[in-house]
Amino acid sequence: MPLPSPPSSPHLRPDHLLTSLPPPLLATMVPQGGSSLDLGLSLGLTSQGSLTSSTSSAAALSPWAAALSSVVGDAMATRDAHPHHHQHHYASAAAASAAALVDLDRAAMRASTSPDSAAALSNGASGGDNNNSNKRDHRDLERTGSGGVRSDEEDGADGAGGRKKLRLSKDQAAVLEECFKTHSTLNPKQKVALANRLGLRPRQVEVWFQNRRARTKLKQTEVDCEYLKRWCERLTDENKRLEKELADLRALKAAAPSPAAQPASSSPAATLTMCPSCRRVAAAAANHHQQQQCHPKSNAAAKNVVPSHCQFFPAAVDRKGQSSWNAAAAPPLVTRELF
DNA sequence: ATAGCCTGTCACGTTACATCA
DNA sequence: GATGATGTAACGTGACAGGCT
Repeated sequence: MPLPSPPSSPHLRPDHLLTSLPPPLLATMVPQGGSSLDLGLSLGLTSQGSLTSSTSSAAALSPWAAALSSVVGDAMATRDAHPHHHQHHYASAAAASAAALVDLDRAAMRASTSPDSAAALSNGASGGDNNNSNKRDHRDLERTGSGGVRSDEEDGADGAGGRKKLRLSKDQAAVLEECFKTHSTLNPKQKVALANRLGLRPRQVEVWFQNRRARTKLKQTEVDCEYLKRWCERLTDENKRLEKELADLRALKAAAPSPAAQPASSSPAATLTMCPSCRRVAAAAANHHQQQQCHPKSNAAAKNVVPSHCQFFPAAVDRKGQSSWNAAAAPPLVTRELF
């Protein structure tokens, strides 16, 4: 029996790990109705791609909209259903609601106090008539943090040397978390609006989301590795059991007289039966009884119980539409809903 | 139509700082 | 108070996609 290859390295990239999983296992690891992040991770798709957009429902949108409504209003929320990678489409898509867009930009600009914010705003929302060198300058400014980390520090940190580390307040972290639950990525407008609401620079919000995604991915990798580890252990145990079963059968066959000496019907080998669904071989004279032992039917209580030896083949179980691997025989070893 | 450049954003790895035991 | 572990904000880098010329 081939065993699944465990992760070869603790640094295995999660997307590789997940895409290498058997689909049934993958399915069990992805909670129904999971967040867009979960989908993005488990399907090996980029979390900022169209998937997120396509899976964004109005229900999923509302928390995000609520989180930002204090700054930008409802017009914002409508467009926030789309991830940032389609930011360039917003200008055209939102052309009809240009007034709302202007309102948003004005709102963001009003609250914007740092040059970075202004740069981000102009870069994100303007019609692209900016000077390229200016764009680059703003980008460099934001990247290097020369106008950033220390620019908004009022604690008297000197400008030379080490970076001053900001500690987000609980409220700030809570809002960021709330937004992250809805969308793990931000488009420029969302970023600016959120930054304004929290009194942070857009770059800080951007960094927070990047780090948050990284933490999520790391955590998920740990969960996945643990899951696979236990799965592998189970398969190893099952393999041992099957090997023992095979040895028993061989011993049984060796102990039997030659077929020429006895009729085939009375040969011990002829009494061997195989469970049709799980293909488990059993030396039993009454195969009906054996089969019922394997898969008790007409037992309402046990209708959804998966035989223990079938736990490792969730695909076969799922196809029957009866019991899921998660729900019945093998509850999730490690939940993916850690946060 | 196509190539090259620019820009924005991402993931990933790393660093530096704050906090805590 | 010093110290190591841990968490995380911030940074550097390369890759990618989309727009523009």
